[in-house]
Amino acid sequence: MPSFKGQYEHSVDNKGRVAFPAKLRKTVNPDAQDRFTILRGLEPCLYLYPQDSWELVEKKLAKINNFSRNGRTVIRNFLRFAEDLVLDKQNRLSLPSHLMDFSNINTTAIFIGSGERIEIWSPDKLDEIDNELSFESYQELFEQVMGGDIDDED
Amino acid sequence: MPSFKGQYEHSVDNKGRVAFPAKLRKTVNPDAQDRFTILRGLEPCLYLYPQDSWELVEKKLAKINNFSRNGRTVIRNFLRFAEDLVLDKQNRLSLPSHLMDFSNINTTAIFIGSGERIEIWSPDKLDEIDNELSFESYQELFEQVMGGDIDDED
DNA sequence: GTACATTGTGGGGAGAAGTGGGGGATAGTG
DNA sequence: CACTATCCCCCACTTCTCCCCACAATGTAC
Repeated sequence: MPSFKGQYEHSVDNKGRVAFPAKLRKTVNPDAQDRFTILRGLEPCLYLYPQDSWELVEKKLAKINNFSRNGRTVIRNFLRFAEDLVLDKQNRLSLPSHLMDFSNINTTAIFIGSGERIEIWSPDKLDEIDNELSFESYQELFEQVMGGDIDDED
Repeated sequence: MPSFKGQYEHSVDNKGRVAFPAKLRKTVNPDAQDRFTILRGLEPCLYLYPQDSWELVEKKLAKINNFSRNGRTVIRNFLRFAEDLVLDKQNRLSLPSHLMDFSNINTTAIFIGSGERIEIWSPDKLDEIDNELSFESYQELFEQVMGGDIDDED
């Protein structure tokens, strides 16, 4: 399973195209090469999954009973704002306009490698959440999450 | 098994015809290509199944005990408003008028890929249920699906 | 420092997708 | 049998997506 890291800023042209960072491309599993699924994130950003990681998500979804009320709602709202993407011959993604609106991305997109997925942010939204988090509270958060015993669940 | 995703808005012409979204078409199993079953949904929307997915639904129905009163009621009301549809040569569906009435679809239809089936909504009904779902509960639903460890049970 | 390869950015154009209307065949009704 | 409504095919037009080409910027090797 690939693990993405690092932050890369790229410009978005007036057709909504943005270059996929070369360094991230090296991390993508060659099987899934240039096939991705993009969707709304929980913060005002986008989540980008290479095909192989996305398939794990779909496996989970497939287990949900889509005739139960809760199941229907989960599946509908999860998949609604998801789309498959393919890199063009110049290694670019073309971002669906509804996702650019959602994430407030106009001319610049920031890619953040985040483990099995990649987050894509607009510079201003990224600033916003950065400012909400002081260094002190980050330290606390970090200890909360990373502290404690190393357990072996996976 | 195909897994539909994404949301696509199309206009319905005065003959009740609506284009089947090209991106969804790519997900349809070629075996079932252009043969569908459409029926009333559990919310005020329509469910559209490509032929191969529909067969799975029928298998489920076949397991229902139709000598029990509840069983008969479910089967009767599930199937009575179902119809087979075929795409025309322009890749359009023509929606039965009784289903347009039921779902309140007039001039615009919104397709939502929802796993093994596709939901078709009128814009106003979709707004209604969107307003029922707060961002917080969406977040919960999201974590329900994405959170936790990716396990490999199947 | 210079040459070359890779990466990033922009635009023009062919083809696909979406939309609307006309008309012939078919079926249902009186 | 005639009339009407419906269905479905074909044609036409507009819009948009994506492929290709070109070039600028950056990085690397010698």
